[in-house]
Amino acid sequence: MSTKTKKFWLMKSEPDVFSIDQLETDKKTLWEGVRNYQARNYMMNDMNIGDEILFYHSSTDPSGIVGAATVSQKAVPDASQFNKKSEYFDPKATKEKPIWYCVEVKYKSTFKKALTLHEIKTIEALKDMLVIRKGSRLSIQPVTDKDFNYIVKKHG
DNA sequence: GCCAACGTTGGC
DNA sequence: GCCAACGTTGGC
Repeated sequence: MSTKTKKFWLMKSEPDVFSIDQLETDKKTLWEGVRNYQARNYMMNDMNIGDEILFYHSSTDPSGIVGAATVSQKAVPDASQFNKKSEYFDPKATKEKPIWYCVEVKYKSTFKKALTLHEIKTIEALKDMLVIRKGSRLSIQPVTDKDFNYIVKKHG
């Protein structure tokens, strides 16, 4: 017996590598290339089909939340870890014992106007968001339902 | 391009 | 198991 509680996430991507526009074109993508254990564990253990995602553009000007997506498939082994030609290749991983996992992400919407990091920092209701914490480098972060709904209502 | 804040690695 | 050295992220 399982009780399904929808969860909310923020996922970072550098638009030069993979943008919200690319996701809109592709409709779905496997979130390959995560090589951080905490982010992996969120995908592997906590993310379920139907969970809601804020899509964040990092290392760009301006950085910020640019759209929404959903989890469309639970975590599977990240194929890029086995691919010698990939920049994400991990020589320690084997098909019998994969190290890295990725969920499938499905496009939902692009915000008419991005919610920039700078703006988030000025909004009192969003003061506890992890993304505005100094030194917060985690590329997949949990978001509260309160913060998610606030953002989608205002910008989604 | 700089660099603070992290995460990971490896010697001991 | 500690921790210094190194590598990476990502805002600025």
